[in-house]
Amino acid sequence: MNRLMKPGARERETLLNSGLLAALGVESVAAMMEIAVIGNLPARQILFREGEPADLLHCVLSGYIRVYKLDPDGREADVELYGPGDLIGASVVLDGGRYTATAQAAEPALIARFDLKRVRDIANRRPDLAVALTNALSAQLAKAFASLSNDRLHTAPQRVARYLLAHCTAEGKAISFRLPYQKSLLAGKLGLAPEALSRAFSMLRSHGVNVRGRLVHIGDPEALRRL
Amino acid sequence: MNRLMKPGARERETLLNSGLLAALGVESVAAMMEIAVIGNLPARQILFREGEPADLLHCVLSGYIRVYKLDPDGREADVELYGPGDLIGASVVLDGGRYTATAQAAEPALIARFDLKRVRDIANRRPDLAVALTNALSAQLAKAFASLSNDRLHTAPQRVARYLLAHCTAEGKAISFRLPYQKSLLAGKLGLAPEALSRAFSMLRSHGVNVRGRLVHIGDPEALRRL
DNA sequence: AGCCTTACTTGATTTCGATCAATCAAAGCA
DNA sequence: TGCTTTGATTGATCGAAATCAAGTAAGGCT
Repeated sequence: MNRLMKPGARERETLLNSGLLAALGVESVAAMMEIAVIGNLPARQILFREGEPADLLHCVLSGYIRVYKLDPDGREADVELYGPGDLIGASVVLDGGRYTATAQAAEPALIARFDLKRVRDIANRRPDLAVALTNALSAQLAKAFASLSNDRLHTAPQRVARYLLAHCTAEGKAISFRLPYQKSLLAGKLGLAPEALSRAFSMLRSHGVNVRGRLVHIGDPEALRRL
Repeated sequence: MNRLMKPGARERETLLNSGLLAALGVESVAAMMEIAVIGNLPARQILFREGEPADLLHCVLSGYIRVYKLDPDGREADVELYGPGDLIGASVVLDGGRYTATAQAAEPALIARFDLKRVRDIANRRPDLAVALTNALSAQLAKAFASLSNDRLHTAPQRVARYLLAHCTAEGKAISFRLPYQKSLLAGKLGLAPEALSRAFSMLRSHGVNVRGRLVHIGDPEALRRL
């Protein structure tokens, strides 16, 4: 449906805790709240496309947003996956340029949008916003570097193991947890075909990992850490 | 030898044209020049290591700096390669955290270093610096996304072809140009083993590409564009 | 509940690129 | 200049994952 609206109490709350706004002073928060527009997106809705002039900055309030690039013959490569509280780094274009990737709601999602020209005006007056953007982007650059090196250095089961270890409170004990999104999304995030993820999970069974649906049980985290 | 010094006339000139300082107002430029320290690095010198507390921001004045990540058993994966005028995005850590990758001079290089705490202080007072950092990082994030999708969607010869096309003024005519660094570096940048790069070049011979040393001749750019 | 769509798994095949090994070329250096 | 070191090529083998092709499970909807 994608209706547009001013942020209500619930959305303001989520935004305040988001990576971007959490570190801002009250006045900058107010300025950003002023220009925020909330959008309710159905699954598969496109937020912006690679090559379009960039006009809006986006933050995720709920759901997951997939960012990908296309090749000439239409194949897609996921480059980042954003969840609740995340600033969509690919939408930070303050210099009047274009989006360099496409963003799509991977499931029904709530997002906040900010007019980029106005964001730039605020950033030019209020350094705390510009610094917050810098910090968010430098963290995302680090994540992108980690993905790149992960792809190049590790096999599919190793990448899956690392993902599982990173997404459960790293204790020495056995633990269960729930995947936050469907496996095909996870596969894309890890740079794998869904089949490869499936095979990685079944290979990890012999290392104490059991999966049923989105539920994952890790019998021996240490075993995973050793590969 | 790595001697430290204040920037002289030549270094100031290069810095002024660098991506980071070019867009700043005169006062911010002055503030940054004030804290700049020039370093002359021999090949293979490490600028900073993954995991160390981040204390300095780096810009390249001449030469190339390779940024990579290590895996447990010491294998390296290049995640970015910076040349003259580039801000080393991996060194932008304003929040007091640690470096997330290692930077090494790929050849003798001249760099400018800036104390990160002071950079943060300046950025907190002068929005133009913070915005310039944001712009630099968002461009680098776009590059990282491009590398990721390139790795995932294209074969070695395709990646090499795209590199060649991007690094020569995209005309329809035949053209010659010189690789800016050695092939093993290019291989790393493209996520390839040196052998794979070599094989890609010899495969591209049948598509009008001739290589001798660092000299590359492209007979038919259109043929490359078609894969 | 049942149906229908979408997600996931499993198997067989093939392709790509890493790796190992051996030359070959080139570039500093005495 | 020749010598030594480093970088580049070529060949042969191997392994990992993409792709193609069924088939199975799960989830949404009326």
